[in-house]
Amino acid sequence: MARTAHGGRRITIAHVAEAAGVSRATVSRVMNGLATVDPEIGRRVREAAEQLNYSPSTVARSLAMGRTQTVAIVVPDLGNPMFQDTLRGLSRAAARAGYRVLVADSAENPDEEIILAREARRRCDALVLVSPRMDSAVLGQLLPELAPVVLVNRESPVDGVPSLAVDYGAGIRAIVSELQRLGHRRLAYLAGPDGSYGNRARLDALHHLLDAESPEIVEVPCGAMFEDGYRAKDAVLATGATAAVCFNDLVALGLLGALHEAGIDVPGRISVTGFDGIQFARFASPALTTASVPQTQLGEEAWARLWSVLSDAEPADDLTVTPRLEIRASVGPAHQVHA
Amino acid sequence: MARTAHGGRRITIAHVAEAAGVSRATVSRVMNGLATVDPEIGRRVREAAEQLNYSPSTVARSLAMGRTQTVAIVVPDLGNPMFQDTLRGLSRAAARAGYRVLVADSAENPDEEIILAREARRRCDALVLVSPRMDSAVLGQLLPELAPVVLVNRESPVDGVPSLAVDYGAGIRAIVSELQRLGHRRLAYLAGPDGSYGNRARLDALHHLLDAESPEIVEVPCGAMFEDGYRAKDAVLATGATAAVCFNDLVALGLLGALHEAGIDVPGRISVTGFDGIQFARFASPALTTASVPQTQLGEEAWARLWSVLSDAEPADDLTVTPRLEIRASVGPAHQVHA
DNA sequence: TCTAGTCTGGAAACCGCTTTCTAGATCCCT
DNA sequence: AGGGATCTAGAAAGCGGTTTCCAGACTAGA
Repeated sequence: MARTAHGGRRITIAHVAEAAGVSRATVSRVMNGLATVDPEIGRRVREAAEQLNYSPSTVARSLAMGRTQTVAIVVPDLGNPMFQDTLRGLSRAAARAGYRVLVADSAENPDEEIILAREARRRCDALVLVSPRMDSAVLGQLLPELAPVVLVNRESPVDGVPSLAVDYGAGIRAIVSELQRLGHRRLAYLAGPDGSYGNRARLDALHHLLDAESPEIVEVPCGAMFEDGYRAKDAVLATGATAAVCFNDLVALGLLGALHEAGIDVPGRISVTGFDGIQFARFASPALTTASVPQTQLGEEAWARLWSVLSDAEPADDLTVTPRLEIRASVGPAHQVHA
Repeated sequence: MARTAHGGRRITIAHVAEAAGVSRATVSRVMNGLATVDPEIGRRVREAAEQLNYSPSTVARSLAMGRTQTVAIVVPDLGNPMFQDTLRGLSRAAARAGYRVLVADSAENPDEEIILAREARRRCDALVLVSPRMDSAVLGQLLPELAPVVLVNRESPVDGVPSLAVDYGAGIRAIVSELQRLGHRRLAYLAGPDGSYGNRARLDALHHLLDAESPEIVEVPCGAMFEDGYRAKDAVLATGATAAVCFNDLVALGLLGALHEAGIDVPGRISVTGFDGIQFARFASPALTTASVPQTQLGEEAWARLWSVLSDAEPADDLTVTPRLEIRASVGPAHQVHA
């Protein structure tokens, strides 16, 4: 807790009250601009506060008022650009309302995630849970005790929990349709982590391409990181596909790097697409075609949901954002395969 | 604040005390594993707590004990990969000690920064200030009232404030020396933002290259973001330099993108170097040569400094980390300029 | 058996603020 | 001028824990 610079005890409301010759209640009123206090007294109090360099203890305030003006966010990995953007959106939106944000990083560990969520929630007024990795049954159990909570990038197994989803299917369909237009007949899908909700959604979409003209899909196990994409190069080439649809931008950039090193022309020999629309996709060489998810907006929307609960307002509807296809230089007409 | 799921009042220590037929003091002792409490009573208390699904209020606890088990970090921009890494390092290190992290994003605004720092500090036990943008006089005034505080990526104008610095000079010298080795005689320096401490440090190093053989430096005003590097392409080419030394990796990646689009060979026609060693540098095409700053480690070290103050331990020494030169494909022998 | 010493657990003060309740002062209208 | 309505500011009761202090029980030694 804050002490004065000189190691003295913290200046409390009582000191100010004494200095101004009024009661603590009055100081509190003045500090909160509450009720009508005699202007002269108000002046005296403000002066005393200024003089003593008083600033009220947020902790005591929180205890007395029963709210902390703080919300928590739990993410699986602070190192992931996606979550960073969500955090940024949330943080800035919350700041505008005078709220602060507590972060917790579960390091992709589902057990840790449960503990952190509980723990973080207890310190705060509300919680944002981003892409929780825990399984559905556990999540369903946990959510009620965490309320108010909003879920980002995952469906809620129970009712009454606002959630913000991404329409991965739509993103994938947009990508495939563009590749199809360019004449690609055989696509490699670089799959994400096995348990991942997002990966499942993408696979579902790929397996349900209705069009009879739809390209053939070859699944290549991969992962979610740079390194995974980088290492997948040979497996991708071995499929004979003319385009690689990657689980996300990180994987795509990794693949791009490996292809570049191997001197393989993109998109001449093979087209590459990502997913997420991270900042870096635009500046890759060649610039990466991707389905862009407005992650920052997701953070802002998460705040909006929390705020409406915190202020007893009408709860905003659930939102499913549709990724926007960003066509860039990493895709081109299908290369003729010499069978 | 947490309520029970059913909208009832929060379960407090008093409820548990009553249920177990003991005093609140005893419950507190049991919950904290304190002193010697009769095992039978301990069992009863734990059972009651379990039964009622009791969890102590962190806020009340903080008020009573005078510490929040929370530290704050103020960064200029949560969107910047450098700060993200620092945050991540701090967060994970703090978590190991049971501490949580509050984040605040000043949006590069020095005035906002001051307010945020004060505000964040009051809610927490300590503060990390990363790359503060405020000017030195203001910083000097502010620091004492923020203590315990540690400064990352900036020197303290006052004594007694632990700070973690990056030896930008050494990084720049390593880069230049490598370029010199490759025969470059004329380098363009894509400068960072004007007020930036980091930019000043880099410039100082560039202007004090002792070696008589040192290459000539041409300064190109630029900035700190992708876009800045992207836009600087023509200005860089106009200098006739055979290598571009960029303020940071973002700028370098932007420049790389623009050069790639223009069909200009890197490093054949011009070499490009970055600074910072962000994750993406490795996977750019061509992979970016950079002076890598272990930002995550900086976050961890910041925690170590805070912790030693919080636990009254011997304060750790200030640390200056030296960037490690990562030589990658974006640099090569100097291209012969036809004067 | 009596007394000094040790333990256990409860009562109560405390952390620093908010907010209800209330007494007294002020105001207004008849 | 009198009496109710209105307003101001203080006293005190929380908020939910921790911790000091102390009384009573129990142990042990002479």
